[in-house]
Amino acid sequence: MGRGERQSLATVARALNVSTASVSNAFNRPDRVSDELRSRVLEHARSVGYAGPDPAARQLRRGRSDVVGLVFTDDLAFAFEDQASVVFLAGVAEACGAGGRNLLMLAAGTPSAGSTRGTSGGPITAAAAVDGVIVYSVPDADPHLAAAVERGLPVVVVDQPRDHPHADWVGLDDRAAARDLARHVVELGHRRIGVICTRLGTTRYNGPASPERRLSATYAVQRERLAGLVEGFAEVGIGEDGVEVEERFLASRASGGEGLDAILSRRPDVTAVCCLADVLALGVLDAAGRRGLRVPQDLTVTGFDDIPESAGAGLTTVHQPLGLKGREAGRLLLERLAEAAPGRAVSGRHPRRVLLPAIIQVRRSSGPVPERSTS
Amino acid sequence: MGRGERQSLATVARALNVSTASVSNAFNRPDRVSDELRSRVLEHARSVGYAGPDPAARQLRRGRSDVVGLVFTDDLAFAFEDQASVVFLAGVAEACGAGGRNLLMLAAGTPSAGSTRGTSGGPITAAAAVDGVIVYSVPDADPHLAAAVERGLPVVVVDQPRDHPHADWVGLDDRAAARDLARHVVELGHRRIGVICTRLGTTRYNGPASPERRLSATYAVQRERLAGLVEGFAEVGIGEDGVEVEERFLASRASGGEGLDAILSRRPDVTAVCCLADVLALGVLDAAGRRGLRVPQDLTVTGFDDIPESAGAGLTTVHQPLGLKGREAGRLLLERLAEAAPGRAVSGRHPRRVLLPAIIQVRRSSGPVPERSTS
DNA sequence: CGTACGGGATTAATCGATTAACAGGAGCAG
DNA sequence: CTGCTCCTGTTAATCGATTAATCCCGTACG
Repeated sequence: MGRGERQSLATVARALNVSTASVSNAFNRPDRVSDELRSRVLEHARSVGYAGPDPAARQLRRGRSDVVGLVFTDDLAFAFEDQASVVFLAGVAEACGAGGRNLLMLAAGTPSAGSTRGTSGGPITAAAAVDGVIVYSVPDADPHLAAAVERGLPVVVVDQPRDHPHADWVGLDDRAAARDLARHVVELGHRRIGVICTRLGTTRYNGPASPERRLSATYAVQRERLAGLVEGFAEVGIGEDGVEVEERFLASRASGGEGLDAILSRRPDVTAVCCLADVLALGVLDAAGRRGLRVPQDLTVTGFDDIPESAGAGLTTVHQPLGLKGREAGRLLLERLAEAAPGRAVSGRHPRRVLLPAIIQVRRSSGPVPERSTS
Repeated sequence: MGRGERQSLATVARALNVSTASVSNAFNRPDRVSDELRSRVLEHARSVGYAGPDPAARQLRRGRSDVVGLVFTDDLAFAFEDQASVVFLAGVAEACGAGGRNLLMLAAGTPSAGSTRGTSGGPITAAAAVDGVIVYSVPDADPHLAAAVERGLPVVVVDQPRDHPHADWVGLDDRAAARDLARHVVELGHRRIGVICTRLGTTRYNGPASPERRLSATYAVQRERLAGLVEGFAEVGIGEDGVEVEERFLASRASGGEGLDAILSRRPDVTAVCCLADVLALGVLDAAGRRGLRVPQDLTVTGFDDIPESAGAGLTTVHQPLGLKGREAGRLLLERLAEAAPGRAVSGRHPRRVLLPAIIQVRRSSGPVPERSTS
């Protein structure tokens, strides 16, 4: 095999004394060239070590890359800490794969870092060679989302922010779901309730979340879920400040445990802890075990998301179709890509919104308030 | 904001009566243009809706994309079924992110499908705009691996195949680790042992794996692990056909359960089941519970990989540093990219091999052979 | 006063393909 | 024999940037 210098379509064409067009066709549209020429091209290409059209050049010329970008808020390592993202991701992957698109992971990096990205400067979506973007659960005024829209790319937002005027959206009615959950908890008789949520703002903060902070949260999903809980609690007369809310920057089991500690230290009498993400709840379960608290006899624990692990743990939670969420996001984007292809103006279309069902899933981690604790 | 037609460097340059070079510099090397010109360019760009240099064009011209490809054998949905891949992936993501590279997920699709990819024809690595590729656990003569090497891309192979002449490698001594595990099991007194492994060939097959089939397996890791087990068993006189091996195409909990059923139906007297992947073992644990078998009193169960879930499940297994594996793979590739950059001939270098430690981790799923069962 | 220097901008060559439009010739119907 | 269509293949315009090599010109220095 005599390779050597870089090969290109042109090199091959010259060597065979044919036009580059023919070589290109030999690779891309077998029906456009004679079998004889085609195999001559292919054979020669192989012999000189030419592996086919350069992807970058093809991309430039064609005006598309067949790649879909998937934007995460955090470093990817964090994204995979929570099974919710993983299952979602699998769904996206499935949809994209079926549509012949590859997936480019775009990690925005942990926001607290100040700049948007460790290395380069601008938003991660500005310089990525993608045909469209799925934005997963980012804060309200996310620069990466903005950049993608600014570039005129088709964009699908998942979960949050909830109302971007130029992007499709898929998510759930977090508020209603949270309200249902709250009702379930109060129906069990609980009145002294703790709540653990994930970050409400982009700066690294762990600690109690005041009512004001809850309202001004930059993360729509947590904001809504909190609001829903508060509404539900209010129905039985629990005031907004009666609810002890602890905020954790990272969504992880460890955070859950820390959250429980924090809440119990401030309000040792709580009989139920509602976590606004299953990972947190699982961490609470661990921590409760270590403290010798029995669930649900001594403490009721609830989650949100219903990740695969939760079933085994017997966690009462809000079920949402995570895989489907990914698939829907993929589908939405692929449809946009399809309608953009013909060249017609993309502008006119209204953003679409897919509302996924979320139903409360009662398992053994929630139970009636302990007798002696009833106020 | 008057956008309209597609904008380009040239458009902007013309509008401002400056050269394209200056516009390019305004975006890429602020120090190369006066502040005044730079802000003029940026402002005008914004006003006409030009979002910066086209990624494809930049890629073509620069000759690199700053994207690393990650090749999986299966559909991504399957890849995420096994936490082992997820943790590995997180490691890769971490390394790449730190190096300023994005990650392109390349799913080869389930091999059984016949063709290499559902939609398009060729290997997935042939047309991807990447600077290098990490190939995760693919069969011996994988076309996607071959294509990447053929293109002259830097390639890092993870796990399998074990000895590609033109690719770096990171993995473990699966055989030795498996041998250790076998010793542990026989030391507990077990002599009638079942084994559940994942696919040995690329065609969809579920069922017993004969000794010949084990040897001719296309998947090096399973082959090695099986060989290691057999060696370990042989030390106490258990013959190769004395070991009941059940093969499952998919690595999932469900497969584990089915595997247990199959083994017990053929050899109801086994006292231990060794699974060649933790997911399988977790499935066996589930299934054993449903059958009313106590672990380890009635049945010893072992795994391989030590995924996060296994600790909680008390699974005896072989621990391997999954996250580190990903990070090492990333590091190796980034190093190759760095040394390729200066333009010097990449050819000369020998492939590097990183051997990761794998140590047996004994937990409560393995115990002495039941009294009454001792042969 | 002549000139070497250097910041700031430009010129122009290239990166590697895709594809619409077109040309030449074979085969066939009228 | 003319006119068409079908098949192959070619011409040539483009896609949108990057960057080495230059050029211009005001300045500081000998």
